[in-house]
Amino acid sequence: MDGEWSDGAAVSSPTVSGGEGKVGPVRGVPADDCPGSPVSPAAPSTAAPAASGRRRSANKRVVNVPLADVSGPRPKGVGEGNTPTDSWAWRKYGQKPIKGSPFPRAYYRCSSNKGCPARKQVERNRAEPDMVIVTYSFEHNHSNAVPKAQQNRPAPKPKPQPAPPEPADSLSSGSHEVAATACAGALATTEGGAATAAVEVHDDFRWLYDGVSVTSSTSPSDVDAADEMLYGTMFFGAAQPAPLPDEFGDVAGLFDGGGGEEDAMFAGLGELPECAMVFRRHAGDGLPMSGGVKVEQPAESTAMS
DNA sequence: CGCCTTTGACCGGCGC
DNA sequence: GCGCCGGTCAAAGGCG
Repeated sequence: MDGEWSDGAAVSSPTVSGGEGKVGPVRGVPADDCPGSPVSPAAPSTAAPAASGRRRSANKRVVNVPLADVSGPRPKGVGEGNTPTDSWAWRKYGQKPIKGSPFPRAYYRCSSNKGCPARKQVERNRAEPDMVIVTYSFEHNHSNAVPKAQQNRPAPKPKPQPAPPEPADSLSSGSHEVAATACAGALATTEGGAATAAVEVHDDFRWLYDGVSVTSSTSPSDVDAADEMLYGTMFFGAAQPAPLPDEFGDVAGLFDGGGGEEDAMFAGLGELPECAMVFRRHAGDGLPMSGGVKVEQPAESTAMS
């Protein structure tokens, strides 16, 4: 895995038996928790998180997001656990340096619900330092209702923040946050999965920044503008305010009618519906992903569907 | 008081 | 069969 992060190669082997099974008595995600998860519309693989094996989750959704998008003002010690803009609460449970990448990979679990199998991995795009790769595994087995985490901890109120040395950070923070917030809000209203992608990422990368100095090759302001535009388009334009249930799958259906290949691709995306829209837009419009988010299907769906 | 973050170690899967 | 790498757990510390 060296220079493959920029594209489909981002995912290891989706075809692998996915699983997560864990090893000990209480280890890992209780596959039983989301067997019939209401959130898993189709995608049996999604519903079956891992039943065996701890490596290579069966269903992964890789999202490539501009660092600017994720660069958010993160309260110091507060991790993704409390993402003000996100309807889900994430708890970091590990971080590891990846072989081919100079950037470490962080592992997060959904702390909103005790048995929620939802997980996500965040790492910086080795090929494009300005991009971060967020890999989502499994869906939440609960609605996006404000998790206890948020109930108990109303919001991390991003304190003044130590302000990292990254200029891009501060720059993108403001506008992006707004966008993200709006995004999250809109999404949260309908379904939270999607918001997670864009928003979460936003927070996740604090550590990424810390680890490496961002060489904002992309003009923050540029991205920012683009970002807002994107969000505006996807959330207020393309996004359907339809009273979606909690099922992301339904959301995925929104992508239908787009394009054959992409269609299937997004169909496979349980989460990140909104974002997916953007992706699709980009692809369809032939717009460069600069400033946009990119979803990469683990071949699982791409090649398989 | 409770939750989250961080670091190290262990386990298991996958590839050769 | 062995080695490598990824992924997850567990413990301690810190903060809200």
